[in-house]
Amino acid sequence: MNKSEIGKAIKQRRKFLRITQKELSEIVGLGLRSLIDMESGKGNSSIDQLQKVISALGLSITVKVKENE
Amino acid sequence: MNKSEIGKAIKQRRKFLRITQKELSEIVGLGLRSLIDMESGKGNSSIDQLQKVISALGLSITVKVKENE
DNA sequence: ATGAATTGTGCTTTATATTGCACATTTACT
DNA sequence: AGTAAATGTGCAATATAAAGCACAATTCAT
Repeated sequence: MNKSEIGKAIKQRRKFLRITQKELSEIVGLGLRSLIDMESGKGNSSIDQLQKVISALGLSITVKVKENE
Repeated sequence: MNKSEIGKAIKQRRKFLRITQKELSEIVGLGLRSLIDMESGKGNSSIDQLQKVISALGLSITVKVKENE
């Protein structure tokens, strides 16, 4: 998954949980602006930021050896 | 996986491929210092940095709904 | 259709990552 | 053990992300 796809996964999950960006940004303690950029794949957020959002949404991040496609 | 575990995965993979940190940093176009911090889980690198390293090592990053543990 | 909430953008300031350097420590080879 | 390569750390300069603001655009309910 690339940055943009990660953003989409976050957005999708957030919507599934029926949380607004503003709510999530407050829960996570992250600027609304940064969250918007993260979801749209525009910014270049830090791992810490990403982790906060991901864990708040009940998601997890995994690094593994790439499968052959 | 948290930041530190991701770093370990990177380090493990790099060693498996018998590449030095310096070599990898040059391949990826990333400062040696940053790579060291990334592997040891000390820094707080950006997604772009992380992605570069990960893809150079034939790894991939995935975000998915967290399993029940 | 319209009004309100939500999402998104340009700009600026502030906070923080990135980098290189010089040196310390650890690892690996003979 | 001795030496060279590899890995790691403190510090300073530079590059870039984070945040808030004001406003625009879109989405959503009534």
